[in-house]
Amino acid sequence: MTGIRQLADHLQLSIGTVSRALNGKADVNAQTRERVLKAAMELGYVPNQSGRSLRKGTTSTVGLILTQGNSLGENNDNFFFGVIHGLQTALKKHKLDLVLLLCSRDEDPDSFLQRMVAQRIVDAVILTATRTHDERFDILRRANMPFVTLGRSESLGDASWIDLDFEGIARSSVTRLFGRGHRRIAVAVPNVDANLGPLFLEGYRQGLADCGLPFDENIVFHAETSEEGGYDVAEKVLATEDRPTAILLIAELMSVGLYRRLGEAGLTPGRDLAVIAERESPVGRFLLPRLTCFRLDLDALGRMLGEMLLSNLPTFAENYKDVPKGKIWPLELVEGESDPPLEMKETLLSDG
Amino acid sequence: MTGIRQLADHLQLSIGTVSRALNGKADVNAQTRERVLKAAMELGYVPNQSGRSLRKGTTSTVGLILTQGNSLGENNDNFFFGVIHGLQTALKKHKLDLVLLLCSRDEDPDSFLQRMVAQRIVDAVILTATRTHDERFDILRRANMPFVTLGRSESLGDASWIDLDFEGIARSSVTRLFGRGHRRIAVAVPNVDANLGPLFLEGYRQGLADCGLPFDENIVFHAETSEEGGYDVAEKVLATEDRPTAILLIAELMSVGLYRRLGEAGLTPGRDLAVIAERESPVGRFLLPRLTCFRLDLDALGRMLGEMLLSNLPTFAENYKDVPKGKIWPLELVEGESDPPLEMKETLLSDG
DNA sequence: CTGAAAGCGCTAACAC
DNA sequence: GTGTTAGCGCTTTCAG
Repeated sequence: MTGIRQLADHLQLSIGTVSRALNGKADVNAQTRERVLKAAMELGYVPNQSGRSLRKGTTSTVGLILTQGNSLGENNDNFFFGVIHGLQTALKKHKLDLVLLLCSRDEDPDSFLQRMVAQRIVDAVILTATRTHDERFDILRRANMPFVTLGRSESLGDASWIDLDFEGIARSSVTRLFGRGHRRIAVAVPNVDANLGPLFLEGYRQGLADCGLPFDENIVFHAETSEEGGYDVAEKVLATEDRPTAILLIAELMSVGLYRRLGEAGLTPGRDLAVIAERESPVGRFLLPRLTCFRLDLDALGRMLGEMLLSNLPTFAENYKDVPKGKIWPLELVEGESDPPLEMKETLLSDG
Repeated sequence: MTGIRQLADHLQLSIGTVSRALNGKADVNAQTRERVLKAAMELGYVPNQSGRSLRKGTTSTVGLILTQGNSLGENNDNFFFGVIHGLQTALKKHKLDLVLLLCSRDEDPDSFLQRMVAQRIVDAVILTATRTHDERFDILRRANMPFVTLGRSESLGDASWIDLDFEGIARSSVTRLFGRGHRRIAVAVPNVDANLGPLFLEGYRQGLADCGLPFDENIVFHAETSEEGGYDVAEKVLATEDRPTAILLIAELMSVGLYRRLGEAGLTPGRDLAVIAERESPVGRFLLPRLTCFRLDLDALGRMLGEMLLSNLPTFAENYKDVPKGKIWPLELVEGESDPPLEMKETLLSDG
């Protein structure tokens, strides 16, 4: 356990000088600094984080709050791994570390957050899985803890946020499907209070309006955003009186279950039911037919999220003046094989 | 910022008494304790972690080291989310917190770990994605940091570990497929230095030996443990001279790509190529045909991992004397639809 | 440019 | 049963 004391003794210097040398203060002899740095390296000295935090009043770590079993489904965690990389890139510039704080299923997200911020184990946090009404914003404000969120919420206040363009993709998906001949387009949204549900639905309605199509509650399906949820949705689609010819899925994982259920019914995804899903993922890319979906640059998103956070930290705000307060993150359509034009079908219909 | 000082002032008590009350020490008046606890609750007091750590020399947090882009593939992170829940259950009993430390792609895992342990931000760590030869064990031993690993390694020494029974599942899979009429069984293993590769292969060889089947290097495929890797494997299978009738996959994600490639070739997974994959997952459950795979209790595994760690911490070792030093975690076959008996095929062949 | 000393918030040893 | 005090490792005044 090499502490600064041992290092100082070994160098025959005072701990003050050693500390200043290590922290790159100007008022230290260049030669002395060199000696200190060399010895620190050799002895493998790294400052004790507790001592440092206590003295400085900051921990130099940022917490990403992940909520297990959240509205986004259990499995698309890999979404975060992309974002995290960008986050770390942004934070690294200021030697800030990132830790993930995982709120387990059987713990209340609000009290979990309360505990984490009270402990002052991090200087700032990034919130995910925002609910439409979310108490956590107040908790953080009360604790005076800087934060940004991935996801909008009605409780946002003046907090910084990034969110995917759920309205945009829903709206443009409807238009695209309309252009491909579809007149009856269903949608699948989460069955829980996640803020993205209403947004997606809103875009869907706008898309319908754009195309002069009627809104029909009977083809708005609420389900889990998982494979199983997709299976359930397909089940409902099959049972629908005037069966839709296309469907928008809020999560790509749903397509797996949907494909299976269609297959069980002897139907072919794409041909018998066109599918567009929210996010590009390896699974979607290797489904047959390949999923038409939306791509986004997770790394860039993470970087911007990091920069937003930095712009909220007094120490760094100066360098991040031009970072926006909120951002709707764009997604780009990736053409797959799951939403071919309806032409053939129409021909068949007009024949009958 | 309510500190113990403010709390003490507010209560007209010394900080010593307040501290003892809060920490459940015996020598404090029951009535006083009640007052303290009540006031702490009201003022939302939570001890500052830095102050506490500095004084006690321990942080009461455990770090789970996750390596991004590791040998397990990018996407099956949800594996960890199951394990983490169990881990937290075990650690919670002793009020230990868990933080996830994510080593990003562009950072060296060894130096990342070095930094994390030197900072003393955690009291102990859990290592994952163990390599066959892994420097990190020595780093931890040098730093005198207790640890357990999820995954075996040649560098283990006397460290505690849990690992899935890769030999076992490979071996029994071969036997099962043999029983179902298969005589030419391929295997797909990782193309990187992950310790599970050789283990899986070893079980595969044992299984072949059990059945009196020859080992043929031409049907041992090395690939990424991802959807894409599965696609590549299928490609190679199709190009194989004496085409295998069955295949073992080290990761269930591979099946997605494999299914697709077979589909592209007009072949049906299961019927034209039987598939058994390592781990049960939602994706596999909703593939068509449903994947035959192996199930394990992630939560229980996490709990045991936590208990193993506790048995390595001086403070808690006493309570965990009967926890084993190492454990090969059993998996249970989950019958799917992807490895039906070969009978029909055989009939067809004998007809031709 | 360097050393001495204060003090961040907390717990534990000791005194009463 | 409670108050007082030392000190965990570190950074940052303040002298010199």
